[in-house]
Amino acid sequence: MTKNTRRGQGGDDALSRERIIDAAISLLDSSGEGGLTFRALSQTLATGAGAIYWHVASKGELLDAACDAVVAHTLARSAAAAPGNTSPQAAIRAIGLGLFDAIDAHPWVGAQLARAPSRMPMVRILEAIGCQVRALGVPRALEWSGGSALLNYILGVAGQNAANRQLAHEQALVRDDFLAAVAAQWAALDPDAYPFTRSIAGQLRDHDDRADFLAGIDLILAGMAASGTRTPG
Amino acid sequence: MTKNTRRGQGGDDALSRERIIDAAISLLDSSGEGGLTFRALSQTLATGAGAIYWHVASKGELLDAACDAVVAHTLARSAAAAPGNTSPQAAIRAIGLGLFDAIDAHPWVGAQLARAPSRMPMVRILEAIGCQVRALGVPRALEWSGGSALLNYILGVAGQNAANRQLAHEQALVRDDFLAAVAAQWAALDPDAYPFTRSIAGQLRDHDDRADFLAGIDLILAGMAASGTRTPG
DNA sequence: ACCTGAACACCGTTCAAGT
DNA sequence: ACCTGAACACCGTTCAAGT
Repeated sequence: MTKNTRRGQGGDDALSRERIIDAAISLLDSSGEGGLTFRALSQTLATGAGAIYWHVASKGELLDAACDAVVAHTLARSAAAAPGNTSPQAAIRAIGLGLFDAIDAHPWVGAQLARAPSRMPMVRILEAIGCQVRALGVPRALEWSGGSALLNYILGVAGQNAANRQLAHEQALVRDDFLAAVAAQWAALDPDAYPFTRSIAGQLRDHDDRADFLAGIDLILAGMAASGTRTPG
Repeated sequence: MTKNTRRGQGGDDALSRERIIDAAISLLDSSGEGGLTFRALSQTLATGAGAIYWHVASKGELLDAACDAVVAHTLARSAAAAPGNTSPQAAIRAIGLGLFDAIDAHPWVGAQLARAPSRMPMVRILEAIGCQVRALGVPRALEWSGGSALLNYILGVAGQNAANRQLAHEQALVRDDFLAAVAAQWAALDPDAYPFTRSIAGQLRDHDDRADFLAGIDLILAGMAASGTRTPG
């Protein structure tokens, strides 16, 4: 720990991988995905671009590390909040909801998860969900397909939510106004070509994102329960 | 139709929105997302960058249009292939599988769908699935949550599949070698922290993407059937 | 070992100028 | 109306040079 070289007058403001990741997260939260730039990062950290490359291999690695920090923290909170007697189903809901809220707060995490399969953040999520699916005690085949279904569903919602946030942000609209605008677009579609979409345009306004998200998880869990107990031909 | 000004010697090689979109699709298919560049596009079309902007507002719009062309074509094929007596469940499977295969062939479509909620390509998918869900005759609330779940699940798989293709392509690996590399990574994880992921690393190699995808859809459909017939407290 | 900052090879987009 | 292509304002990344 001889790192603290005390540049400047403030104390330990030496550059480190951790400080860079923290600054990246702040930048991403405040300015969106387009806001993360080595130039902006250099300015925030009062250093040169090359200094950042000493600690971090590329922008992709930095994004991945920032995403992983948020995901790890989120999953740790979900795990810590669960009492010992929590059912696997409830634990799965809690994991999903934790990720949902985290992505709501950091939309860029949703986008990044869609880009980084098989990398650390995804492995953490797979592990958290997989353990609970295993605790359900379903057959092996169902363990795999059920776990995959839950994971892909969560990632799908995450991505869509993140993209919606991004779009709303770009158009400088709050959630309600954004949804109202989309609902208006849908309502104006050709009734012959888009009967379904037109008919549900109204429901878009008052729906509850979190409740719908949980409903989807419950559907998959219900499907697993039905498939696990009863084997169709 | 006085458009055919016959520049060059070949005939109707006049620039048009359609020709630009076709060229963009070719470029995306052959060189991935990074391959779509206004400079590359200009060269392919033997024109200047400014000429493209006359027909297309921005790169984002071009990507959206390219994605929409693929999605529209895919859904039309799924619809045309279904005989009149197809059950809604089978129709939903066919729609999903059609999209799955299309994204397998054009990975950038998966990535683009994750970015373009509420835009045309997504509306097409929503409509196709929604109509079939409605044909199932489930209660209104289930129609919404079931349709959303199916849509988000499909988009989640699409995104992950696209990202995996992209990663494999970047590392210049074929599918089997890529999966083997991931499996090896997973098998090397800390057994205490990642028991589940380690234990399923082996299954990664021989699993069938399409079959797993369908299994997930069937789980959601099974969940809908269970929730629709039987109302829990 | 760690940092600086100019330089390089790109981008998407614009726009005066042409036909 | 449609096209040209140089120019602008950016990027991520590298690297000789410093401490």
